[in-house]
Amino acid sequence: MSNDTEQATVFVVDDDEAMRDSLCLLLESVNLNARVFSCAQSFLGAFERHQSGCLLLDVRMPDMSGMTLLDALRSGGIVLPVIMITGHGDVPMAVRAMKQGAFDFIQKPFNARELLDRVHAALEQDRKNRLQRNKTEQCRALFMTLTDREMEVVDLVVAGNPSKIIARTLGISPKTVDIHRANIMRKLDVRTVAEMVQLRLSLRDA
Amino acid sequence: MSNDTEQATVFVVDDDEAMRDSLCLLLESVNLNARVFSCAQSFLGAFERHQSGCLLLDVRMPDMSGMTLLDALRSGGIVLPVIMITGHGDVPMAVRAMKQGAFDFIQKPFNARELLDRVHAALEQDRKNRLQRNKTEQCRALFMTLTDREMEVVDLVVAGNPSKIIARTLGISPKTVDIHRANIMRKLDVRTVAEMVQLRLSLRDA
DNA sequence: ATTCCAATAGGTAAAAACACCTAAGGAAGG
DNA sequence: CCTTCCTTAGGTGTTTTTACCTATTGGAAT
Repeated sequence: MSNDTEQATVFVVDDDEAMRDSLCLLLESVNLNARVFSCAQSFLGAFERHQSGCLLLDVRMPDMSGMTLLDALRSGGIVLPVIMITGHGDVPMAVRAMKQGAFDFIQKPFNARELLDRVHAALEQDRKNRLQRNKTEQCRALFMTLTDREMEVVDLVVAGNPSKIIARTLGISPKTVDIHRANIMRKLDVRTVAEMVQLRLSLRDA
Repeated sequence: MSNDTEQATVFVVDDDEAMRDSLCLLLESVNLNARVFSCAQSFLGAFERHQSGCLLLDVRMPDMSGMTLLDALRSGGIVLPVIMITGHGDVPMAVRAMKQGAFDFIQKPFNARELLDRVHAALEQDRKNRLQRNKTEQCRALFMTLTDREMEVVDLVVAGNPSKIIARTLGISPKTVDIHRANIMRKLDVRTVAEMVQLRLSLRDA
């Protein structure tokens, strides 16, 4: 369960110690909570998916590059906003990063104020993402309490079938369908079909 | 009303005549329908929002740049996939274009096969967008047939209110609410509340 | 002025959904 | 073996929705 009160963290992954230190100082100068890593692997080892914040990621690093780490995060379903930082302007790399869902792609040397602007924007994006995902998770938890049969009935109800048709479809008595429906309404804590449909649809495209 | 059977068009906007001709030949060599423009203004004057296809857009042009045209298209709610083409690698420009929703950002000189790959991908994206928007438009047309009062009732039903509560909310008789509901069901061509909710929600986030 | 339609409302009746009750068969686990 | 849970099903009754019918008011268009 993620915690909204915990402080957001700006993760910094860069193999250059001087850059790490300077970024850390810059971030802490505006009271941002920063954690630095010297390589992609150590970040992957320390980061847990529920942690809120954003990531400042150097593109060019030995062993695992920033692009590879970005790919790894997205493959792992981690949607943390990532600001890529690079010293060597490379358009294809920037385009690839943006297509992979990077929040921004910034060249060194960068303006401190502009970087902080982007960091704040990324943190705000993360906050919004997190709110949405919390709602989705609570919703998913509700549906987890349903049995397989009840899920079948939910989907048939949401599709707009009356109980009589649902009974025929499942080969059971209309009475039993009503029992299932009552149990579903209680478990999902809804009082009308309209609410049930909304709850189900909020999960479909999430 | 957009027409799915009409041929998709690859629009080319570039101030360099040699580039226009070469792109046009390349596109027509794979049986793509191409239309070329020498500046952003002439494209804007000729393009109509229902036309399907994609846009190959040169970044650097006199008067109105490709970036400005991209901004103008997005401001106008035109979601045609745009492939930006530039001769001078510029990371901030690429990032800005991608943030503005460009489909891709390609540097000259480009590989002909790769460009065609991207064009085909853009056309496929446009086809998907268009299918989705057609559905949305049909849906919107249905709701346009509803009166203001009926829209109020729809939203209260979708929110999960029973007729009795809706009547109290609107200060009218439960009987009248039922009349409205019946008219709504007929106009929207749905037979259950679940279908009404789905139809309404498909418009909410579109 | 007349016509058309939206909004209002009542009557009647059938269908559907929802709320309670009981209860049996089967599978899983302690 | 016993308990627990899922699934099944019937009974009874209330509430809600839906489908027909008629009918008045008021505004907008012709």
